[in-house]
Amino acid sequence: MVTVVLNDREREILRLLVEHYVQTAEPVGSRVLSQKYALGLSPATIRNTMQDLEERGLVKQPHTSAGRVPTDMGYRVFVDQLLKPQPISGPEEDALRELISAEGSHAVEELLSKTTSVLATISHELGVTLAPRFDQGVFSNVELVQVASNKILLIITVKSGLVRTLLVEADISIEDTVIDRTARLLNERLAGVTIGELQANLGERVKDLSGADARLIRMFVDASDSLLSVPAPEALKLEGTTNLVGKPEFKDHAKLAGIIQMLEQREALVEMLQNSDVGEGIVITIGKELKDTNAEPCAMVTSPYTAGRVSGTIGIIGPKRMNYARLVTVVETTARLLTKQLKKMF
Amino acid sequence: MVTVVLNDREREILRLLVEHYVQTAEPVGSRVLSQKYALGLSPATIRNTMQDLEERGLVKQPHTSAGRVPTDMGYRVFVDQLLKPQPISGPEEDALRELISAEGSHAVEELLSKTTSVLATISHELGVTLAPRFDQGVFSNVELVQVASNKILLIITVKSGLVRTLLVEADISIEDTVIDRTARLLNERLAGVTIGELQANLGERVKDLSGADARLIRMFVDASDSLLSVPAPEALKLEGTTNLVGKPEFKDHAKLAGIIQMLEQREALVEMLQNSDVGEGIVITIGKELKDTNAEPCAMVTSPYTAGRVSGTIGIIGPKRMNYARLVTVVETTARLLTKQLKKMF
DNA sequence: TTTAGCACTCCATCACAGAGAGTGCCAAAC
DNA sequence: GTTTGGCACTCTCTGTGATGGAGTGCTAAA
Repeated sequence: MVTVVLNDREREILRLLVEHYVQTAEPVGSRVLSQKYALGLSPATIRNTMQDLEERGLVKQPHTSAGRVPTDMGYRVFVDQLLKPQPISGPEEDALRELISAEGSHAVEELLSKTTSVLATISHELGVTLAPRFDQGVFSNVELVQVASNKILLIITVKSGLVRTLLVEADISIEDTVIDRTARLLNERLAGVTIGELQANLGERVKDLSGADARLIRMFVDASDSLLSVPAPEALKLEGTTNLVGKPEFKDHAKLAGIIQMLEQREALVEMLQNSDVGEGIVITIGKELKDTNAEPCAMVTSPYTAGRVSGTIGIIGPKRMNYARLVTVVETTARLLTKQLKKMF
Repeated sequence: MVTVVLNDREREILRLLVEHYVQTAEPVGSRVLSQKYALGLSPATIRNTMQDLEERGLVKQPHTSAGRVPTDMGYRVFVDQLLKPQPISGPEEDALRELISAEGSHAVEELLSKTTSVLATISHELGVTLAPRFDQGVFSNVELVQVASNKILLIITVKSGLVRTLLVEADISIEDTVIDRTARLLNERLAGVTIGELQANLGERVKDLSGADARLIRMFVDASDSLLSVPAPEALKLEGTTNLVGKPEFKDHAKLAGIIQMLEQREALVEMLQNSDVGEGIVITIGKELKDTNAEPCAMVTSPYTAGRVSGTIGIIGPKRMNYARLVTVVETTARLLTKQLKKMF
């Protein structure tokens, strides 16, 4: 976090400038600020302050003789120091609650899908959700089900109730009783361990399980890699891309192409979301902070949510020029409602 | 299929015009055709023929005094009557085979993902695959596994080895023995039925199963809807969107935005792919034929592939101005190799 | 039936001018 | 010392011709 100290006037002007620019998408001149907002200051005075702000790198001119536009750092200071979260209206929150807690979401998966699209709809930005990170959870149990002569379905459950499955192929078929016994032995051995620990040294933990089928154990260990780590394509949900294409910042062909590329590289997006996770509370990440060239014209507002002991991330992505005051509340409220709903489900 | 009868000269000119336009993306004039390709005809003669072609609606001028560009119908006639599939080179086919049959694709899911990206890479267009249509398969068996006190995992397998799972929540917990008995009874009752038939009248078929748990049956019937119909988001894979953004036809902001919308509406895409399925062989669908405003500037080359008794669709989507001769072979070969690999896996 | 010739149309590019918006700075006012 | 009015300056944006070039359609001759 950058520490920029501003006097009252500078703060006020920066605040109004950002807010006005967010609305209009046009560089903001001294005249507008002086007239539209009753500052009691002449344009000339405002111009002086604007020069100061520019010297500190908080605003810039697209070209000489244009108004000012916030820089990344300007947005940063705005959200860190000047942002007044805009309370969500009562009816709006009710609608949100209703959508999220609506009947029919009988699976986490589905609830997340719904939440993503709700987020996109009310934010008018791109809604994103990342499924809970499995590795924070505590192992509950594993089931091995033979679904065909040479196919075994692995089912791993964690304490909070999350389930993950993987279909593996065996070269040979194995007797049911052997499968059952092996599963039982695995469950005994792994009880109470966190998934993160399992990822680290699963092979070590199960190598001397007497009475278990070695091939099955081997299979389980091999599969656990893809089963325990977060698999990007499924874990990440996106909704509302179309909300972005209309925004003036994406009139530019190259920027729009960048967005498309960004959306295609899902691993990078997952990483972006995970990077934003600092434990709790809303996080705003702006432009270059996203560490992705394609995402440079964007900003992201995220919040963690929890499902029992594990947690995931939801948020929105839009142009830097977004209504932070409103979106912070929207994302926060959504995360809160989602957590509540998940708690109810388990 | 439109029946357009052309004389030799008209065919030749249309063919060259399409081929040249596909390469250059610029309207084709009579001069170029006369000089570049040894037709032994003067530009004036070619102009006359071009006028004829225009009257028949096969080519058009973007504006007076520009060269000609194929119309949708022009492309249609080209692919129906004039297309000479370009054989894929030996090394290229080898590379393709190697990629598809490479070690590590131990699940259908994964193999399809890989195939999609391979298609995108070698075609330089958007690669798409649609998972096998579950409803053509024959029911093999169902397993009910209690993974937590109030959660039951449904596992349905079809004869060709495809597996689908769904987690459902029970309000109350049910005894293991009851679950096992119910599963056994369901399996007896449903043996040999196709999934399509199940979708139609599952409730009817299982309503009088004596000895089974009514709540479980109820749950099974409720879940089957989402379990048996093809769930769009998972069944459809897309890869290579970035291949499209560079193409000259998508320089236009509106067109590019249309593409993004098209990609977002996955159900529409699934439908487009399914519509193209006429049983067997390569299908080329052009522009308006895709029945989607956003997809209007595009064309699609698809082929079915089979996995045991069920079949799915793979293909590529790109601008209408694409190299059909090459892509037809690419898609066909890929489908063939994929089918072969799937056969090997079962 | 083919082709050469020619008038015509339309696009693309460029230069240029004028209006408008907004700045920076200076000197005067508070 | 701070604020403000005035003013010159800069840069963008828009519209207007002018020009060159590509390609056509048509006609008349080969």
